[in-house]
Amino acid sequence: MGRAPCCDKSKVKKGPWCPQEDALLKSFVERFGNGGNWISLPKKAGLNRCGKSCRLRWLNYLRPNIKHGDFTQEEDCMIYSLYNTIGSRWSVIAKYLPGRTDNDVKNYWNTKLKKKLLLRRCEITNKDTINYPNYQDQTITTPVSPALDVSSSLSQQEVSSHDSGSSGSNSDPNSSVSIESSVDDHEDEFWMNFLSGSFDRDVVFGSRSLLEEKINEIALFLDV
DNA sequence: AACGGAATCAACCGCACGCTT
DNA sequence: GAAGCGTGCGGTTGATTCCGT
Repeated sequence: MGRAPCCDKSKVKKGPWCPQEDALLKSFVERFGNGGNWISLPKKAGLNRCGKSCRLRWLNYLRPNIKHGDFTQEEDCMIYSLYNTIGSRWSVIAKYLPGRTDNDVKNYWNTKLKKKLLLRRCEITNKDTINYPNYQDQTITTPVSPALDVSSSLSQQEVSSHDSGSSGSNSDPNSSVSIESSVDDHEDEFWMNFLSGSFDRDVVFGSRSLLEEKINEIALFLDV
């Protein structure tokens, strides 16, 4: 026997929230909080929604100080580093990104960051040497730090699809290619350094080496 | 302009955990 | 200690938007 559902799914509304529902939920939670009980909140607030749905809507969208839109490079770096340290514990990762929700971070990782990183990594690992136009025509050899390796968690399909996307018609993984720069010089330099494990953390995160500090805090917290 | 595939993201689902009784 | 319940979380889905042909 499974546990009883939290509400009668056939009687509550599902799908996207309308502005009226948002307003109802927002004003209720701002006035009374959730009363320590999300399950009973919809009834009290006059909403025909599941309590879990209300909670999610509040946390991910209506809560004050929620940040929407593009992630910064520092946030990218933080997510990636934390993911390497603690894995897909999105709620923990989100705690270190003010204004971001676990859902946001998870979506961002799954849809953009994972691909972005994989693309970069494929560009580097599939070639022994790379000619980067943005590096004054220097030929750069880039070892990839095992600690920063996330490719093992990705499917072969993802690897191959992104590889073909990044390399265009080039089918020889050992060939040396010149990668066309689709990003600005700073970002290119950042990712090169980051993926090679040789980025200057003080430069990226500030003089207090914020990344190290945060990872240590998390490690202590999780007792690893 | 129309279509189809890809990308995005809000929302749902089910499970695990912790608290209360 | 067991059962019931609410909450929090990560994985997944599906509607919508974007973009290339």
